[in-house]
Amino acid sequence: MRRDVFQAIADPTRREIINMIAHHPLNVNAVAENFEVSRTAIYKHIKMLTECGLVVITQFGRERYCEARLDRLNEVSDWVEQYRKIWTERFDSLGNYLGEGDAPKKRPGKRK
Amino acid sequence: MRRDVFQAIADPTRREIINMIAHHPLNVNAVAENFEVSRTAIYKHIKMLTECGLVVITQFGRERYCEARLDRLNEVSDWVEQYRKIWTERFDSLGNYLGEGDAPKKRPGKRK
DNA sequence: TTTTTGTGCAACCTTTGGGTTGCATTATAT
DNA sequence: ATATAATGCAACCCAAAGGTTGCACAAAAA
Repeated sequence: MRRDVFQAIADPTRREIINMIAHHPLNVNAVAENFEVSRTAIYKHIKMLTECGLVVITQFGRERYCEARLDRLNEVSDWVEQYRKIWTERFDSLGNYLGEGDAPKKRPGKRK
Repeated sequence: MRRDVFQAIADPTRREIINMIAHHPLNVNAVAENFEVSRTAIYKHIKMLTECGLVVITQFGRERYCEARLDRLNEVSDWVEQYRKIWTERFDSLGNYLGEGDAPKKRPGKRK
């Protein structure tokens, strides 16, 4: 299955996991302890995060430490930033855009 | 149902819709024509985008124009940017972090 | 008026997502 | 050696996601 960073951060639990290990790695159980749901549920989230490169797991003894690869968020950052200029410099509103040519016969419309 | 911007941009089709109307509004059918899937499928995506404020629909006659509210992406931008400092200034790798205290008895581990 | 266009939406289907319990395996502790 | 801790993972479950067809209805065109 193709895992995607955008999809990975779509889930609030996964965003919280990322936040939790953003500053320092934690082993799987330590992460799971901070949630209400089962360890397995958290394990699956972590696994998905590793599948899209947002988390890297390193084993020490019987423990697995989860480290956040925050630089992978660049993909999201880049996508959003490409629109920043548009949304900050936008002078042409919809009315503005459609205003020229066919003057919109603005009609109430029955639907609420 | 509570719609969330992160979830909204998780789907590649919805990201493409946003991109398509980022510069100028398009009516629903015009958007749908650019995809393989049915108009209804696109309609549902657009509806979801409106539910989380990323798109605003204005009716002119029988047409509905979809306008992107890119500023709503701020929520995503803010979330990602809070980590930028960490990922750019990160000097402490996992080994670095765990290195002090218990020197990890790095062990091969049978699993591949 | 009649026809066509643009759209909303119900009903339905299949896949995926997020969660659970239970068990196997390896490492550490007794 | 035996018990316990940390973890991977299969097998299920149910709700949500994403898609389809079909129909209704208002607006614009003929």
